[in-house]
Amino acid sequence: MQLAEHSVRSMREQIVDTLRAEVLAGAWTNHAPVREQALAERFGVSRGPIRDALQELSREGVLVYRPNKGVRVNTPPAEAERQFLQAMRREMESFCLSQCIDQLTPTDDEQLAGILAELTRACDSGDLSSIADCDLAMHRYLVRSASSELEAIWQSITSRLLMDYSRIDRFDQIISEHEAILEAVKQRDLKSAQQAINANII
Amino acid sequence: MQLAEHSVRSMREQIVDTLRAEVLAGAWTNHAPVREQALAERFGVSRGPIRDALQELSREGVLVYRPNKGVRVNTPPAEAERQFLQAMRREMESFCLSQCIDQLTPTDDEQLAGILAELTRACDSGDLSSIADCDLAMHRYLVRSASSELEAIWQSITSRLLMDYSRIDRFDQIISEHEAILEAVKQRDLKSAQQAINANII
DNA sequence: TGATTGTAAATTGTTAACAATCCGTTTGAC
DNA sequence: GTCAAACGGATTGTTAACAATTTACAATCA
Repeated sequence: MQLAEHSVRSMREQIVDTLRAEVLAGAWTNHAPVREQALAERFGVSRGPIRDALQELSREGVLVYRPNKGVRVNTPPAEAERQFLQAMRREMESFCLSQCIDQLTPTDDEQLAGILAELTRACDSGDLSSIADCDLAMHRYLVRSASSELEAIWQSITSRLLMDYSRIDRFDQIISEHEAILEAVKQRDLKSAQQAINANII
Repeated sequence: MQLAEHSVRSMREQIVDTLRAEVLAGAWTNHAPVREQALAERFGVSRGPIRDALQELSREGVLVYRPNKGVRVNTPPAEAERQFLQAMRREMESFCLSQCIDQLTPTDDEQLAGILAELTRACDSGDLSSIADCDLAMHRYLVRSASSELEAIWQSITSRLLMDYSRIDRFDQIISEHEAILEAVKQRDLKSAQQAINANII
C-alpha cells in the first residue's frame, strides 16, 4: 500500500513521464523521427539517458523502435484491438479495486482528493496535457495500490489506448466522473467504485 | 501476417532472449543481485547493451530494478494476482486466435510444425530451458500473427506467470497438448483451437 | 529520362573512462 | 562494549568519443 521511494525519481523516469505526457497530448506527429541529440540538448543530459527513456516508451507502445533507425510515434491500434484493450483495462482496474479498496487509508483518500483538485484546476485552465496527466494519475494510484506489478502492464495498455485520445472535451463531465469514483472509494463501496470506473473508461 | 525483419536481431534482443530463458528456467536465484560487469564479460560486450537488456527485462517483470542498486530476479506473483494474469493470458490468446486464424497460410503451418518438432526434440533430451522456450514460441507465434502490439503485453503477462514455472514435467503431456493446438489451427477451427489453448494454459 | 552506383553528412550503436552512490568495515568517542 | 561517523572497495549512473549504419544527394551510365 505504501508509495515510498517515490521522491527518488531517476532522470530516466522524469524524461519518460514528460515525453509520454507530450505524445499522448498529441504534441508530436508520427511523420518525423525522434532525434536523440535534440532531446539530449533539451533535457541537458547526454544521449545515454535519452536512449533509455526512448527504449522504455517503445516497450510501452508510445513509440516504435526500429534498429539503426531510431524511434517514431506509434500509430493508434486498429478498432478490434482497441476494443479488446479497453476490455482488458476495465477488467484490470476492477480487479485492482477489489484488491486494494479494503486496505485504503484516509491518507489515500486525501491523496486522491488532491489529484481530483489538480484535475479540476487543469480543466479550468484548459491545459490538455495536464488534464490527461491527472486523469491517468487517479487510475494509476488505485492500480498501484493493488499491485506495482500490474502497474507496468496497465500503463502499456492505457498508453496504447490513449494514442488516439481525441476525447478531451466536456471538462465538466470528466470532473464529475472522477468525483463519483472518489466518492465510492471513500465509502469503500466496491461495486459502486467499479461501476464509476467502468463509466469513466469509454 | 508477415514476420519480416526478423533476421535482424539486435545485440540487445539476443541478450534479452538468452537471459529471459535462463531466468524462467530457474537457472538464477533472486538472492544475489545481477552484476552488469559479469554479464558484459560473458557476452563479450560493454556494459551499455547489458544495461539496455536488464532494463527491458525489468519492464517485462522478469527482473526488478532499484535505482543505484541494480537488478534482481523478480518474485512470483501472489496467488490472486496469478489467477488474474492467467485469465488475461487466456483472453488474450483467444482474441489473437480469432484475429489471425483465417489469415494463416500453409507457410505458417510449417513454421508451427517446425516449432513443435523442436519442442519434441527438447523433451527427448530433457533440456528444460529449451522446452520452456519452444512452449512459449508456439503461443508467441500466434499472438504475433495477430498483432505485434499485443505481443509486448502478452510477453510481460506470460513472463510474470512463468516466474514460478515449476510445471515442467510430464513431457508427453506437453507435446500432446501442443499437437492438439497445431491440429486445430491447421483445420482453421477457431473454437477447437481456443479450447486447446485454454487446456494448455493451466 | 530513368535507374544505379558512389560519396558525404547525419544518425544510431558501442565503448571506455569518469562521477556518484551504496555497502561493509574500521576507527574513534563516549 | 556500543554506537556513530569516516574510510575504501565495489557497483551503478553518466558522459564524450569512436564505430557502424543509414540516408540524401550527386555523378555516372544505359
